[in-house]
Amino acid sequence: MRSRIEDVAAAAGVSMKTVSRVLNHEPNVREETRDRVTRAVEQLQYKPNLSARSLAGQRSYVVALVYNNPSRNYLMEVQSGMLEACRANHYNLVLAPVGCGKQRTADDIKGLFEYFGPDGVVLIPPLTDDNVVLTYLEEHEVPFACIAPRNPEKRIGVMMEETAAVLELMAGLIALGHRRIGHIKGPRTHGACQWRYAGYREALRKAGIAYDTGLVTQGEFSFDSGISGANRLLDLAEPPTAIFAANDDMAAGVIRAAGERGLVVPRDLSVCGFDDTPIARHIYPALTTVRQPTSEMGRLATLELLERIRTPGAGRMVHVEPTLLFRESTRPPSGR
Amino acid sequence: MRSRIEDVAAAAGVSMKTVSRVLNHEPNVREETRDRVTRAVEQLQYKPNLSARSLAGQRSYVVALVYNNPSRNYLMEVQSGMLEACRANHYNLVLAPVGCGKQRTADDIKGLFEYFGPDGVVLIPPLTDDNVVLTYLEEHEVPFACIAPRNPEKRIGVMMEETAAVLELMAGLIALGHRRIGHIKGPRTHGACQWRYAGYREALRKAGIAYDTGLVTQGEFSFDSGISGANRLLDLAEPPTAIFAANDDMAAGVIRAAGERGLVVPRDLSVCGFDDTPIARHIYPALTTVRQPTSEMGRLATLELLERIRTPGAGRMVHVEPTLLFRESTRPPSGR
DNA sequence: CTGTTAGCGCGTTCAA
DNA sequence: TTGAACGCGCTAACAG
Repeated sequence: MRSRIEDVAAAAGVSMKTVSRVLNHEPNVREETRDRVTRAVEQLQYKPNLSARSLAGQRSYVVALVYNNPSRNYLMEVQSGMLEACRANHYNLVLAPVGCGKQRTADDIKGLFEYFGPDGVVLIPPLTDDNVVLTYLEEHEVPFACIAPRNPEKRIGVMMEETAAVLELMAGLIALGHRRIGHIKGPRTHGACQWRYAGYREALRKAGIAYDTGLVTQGEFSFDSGISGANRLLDLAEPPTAIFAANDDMAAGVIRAAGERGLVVPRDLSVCGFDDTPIARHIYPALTTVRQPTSEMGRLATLELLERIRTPGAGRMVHVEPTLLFRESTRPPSGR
Repeated sequence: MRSRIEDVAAAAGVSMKTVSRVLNHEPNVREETRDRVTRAVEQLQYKPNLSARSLAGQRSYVVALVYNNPSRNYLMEVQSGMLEACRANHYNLVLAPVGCGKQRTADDIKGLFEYFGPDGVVLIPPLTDDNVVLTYLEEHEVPFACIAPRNPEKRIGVMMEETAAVLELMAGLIALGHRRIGHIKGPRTHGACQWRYAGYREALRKAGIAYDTGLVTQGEFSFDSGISGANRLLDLAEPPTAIFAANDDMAAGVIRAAGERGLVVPRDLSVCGFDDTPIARHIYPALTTVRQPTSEMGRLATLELLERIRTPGAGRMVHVEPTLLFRESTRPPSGR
């Protein structure tokens, strides 16, 4: 039979409450008493019962990862980072996919709280900027942390300087001699894409290259939208010599589209992506891209969330660094 | 404030116990009483408290997905299927990564039960065939379901006729005219790879092609191991005209290795993979491969597990169908 | 600094 | 077919 807190109390010669205090790192316990309890806990291999703890303590010890429709890779990475942080803090992770559309979103988020009653949630793009979700959380005063939100100054969580990263990426392209650089944007609902687009424009401005609306087209993060975006750009009278896609999947689509037109990357066209997902390395030519420490971001966001859960108002927006990876898909323009 | 079972009882004019019976679909409740309770539940928007329920009922309403080191894609798919089944049955899903090595595995699995006390677990390859885990589960009489185990007849869960699928895939290759077909095996610990290898050999036998040990090499499911495996095969005095890799990542590696040697796929070399992960479609040329309904397999395995949790001895091994996808990476041999 | 008492919300036993 | 009383294992409020 499993040992209970009562057994530990008996073994240590103290009351249940004192054991509870030690386990929860509460103050007001003499050092020596604390030691005695700790030893008893180890001797009896005592593990607290989660359900009893939640029931009595009015907390679930659950944090939820709320998501909508991110790339599976991104989700997996964030999740594994969160899992790490949760385990380290004796929290449980619940996955909370929410449906699309305002009503479905509202229903699902409501269901999440009715059923699991998480102590807090982590939001990832594109849901980080979803008003239905944000409103619910704020009204119900639920602690939450965001990854890559559109308005970082109002939130806690994690962000990366995406604009700066793109600026550097674009500077690399420009240094290679490219002046007609196309851009395939990510979904409009995805806050971070604004930062990537901003970096694109800013880089052109800095280099004194005029912004050409025709060189920018809307994508939706999928491989197929990369193909169609590339086709639109390459159909131009004066096509770009380089294309920066807002994520790797679309960049892979660009490479495919180029190939189907008989263009060889990078000889005839340079291509950049964003995220450094596995495909970036597996595709030929390997993609020049920007690595986000996605898993680490999940971990850090969770840590900030737990801070806020423990003490209201605590927690902040932490920053992580991008890594630029110049690989095979970029080269000076051929000057065809 | 949230309504409790007591409120529902009052509203319906019955005792708590009767409400409990209705909620848990227990027998011995008059139809009319049941209706009254159901209506009260809806009116009060009553949701049972998970912690209280677990505490009193001595069950966690948790199933764990126990895994070791599968490809992230595979894991994600299984997970999403399991999540679906869990939600539909008011169960909670806990992710339980376990470390490598006998000791770590044992510790982690022990920790999982001490902490979460799941009512059952689902095992995925390569952990489905891990003796440390299996022994623990059997000794502690924990219900578990397996995905693609080596000994399906002894387990409940889900499997696919992998051998048959490979047989068909190979038959396709042979029909194209290939007679020297290489194979890059998956990790030895991965039970399913035995089935794939068996299919490879059986197909050759059926076609009257002599088995050549030199044409089979060991891989480990990674892109890089696909590259090195391909290099070993292509270095042969009489290299293969087609290579069947035991998964898509390795097949992608084969395409890369071929490219680096100046071979064009499929003109100079045909390539097949297994799994139909996203890369199969995104790579050029698109991979001929076998699709596993991975997410569905996760869902079905969970359903069987829940059966067994409810009634000991229940649950069975269900079968799902593979889908063959002949795409761009296969073609008749050129006869260089 | 420590202990006592009273629930948290539900399932279960046993009697009616 | 139904209900009353007890207890799951823990934390919170208060008393010492």
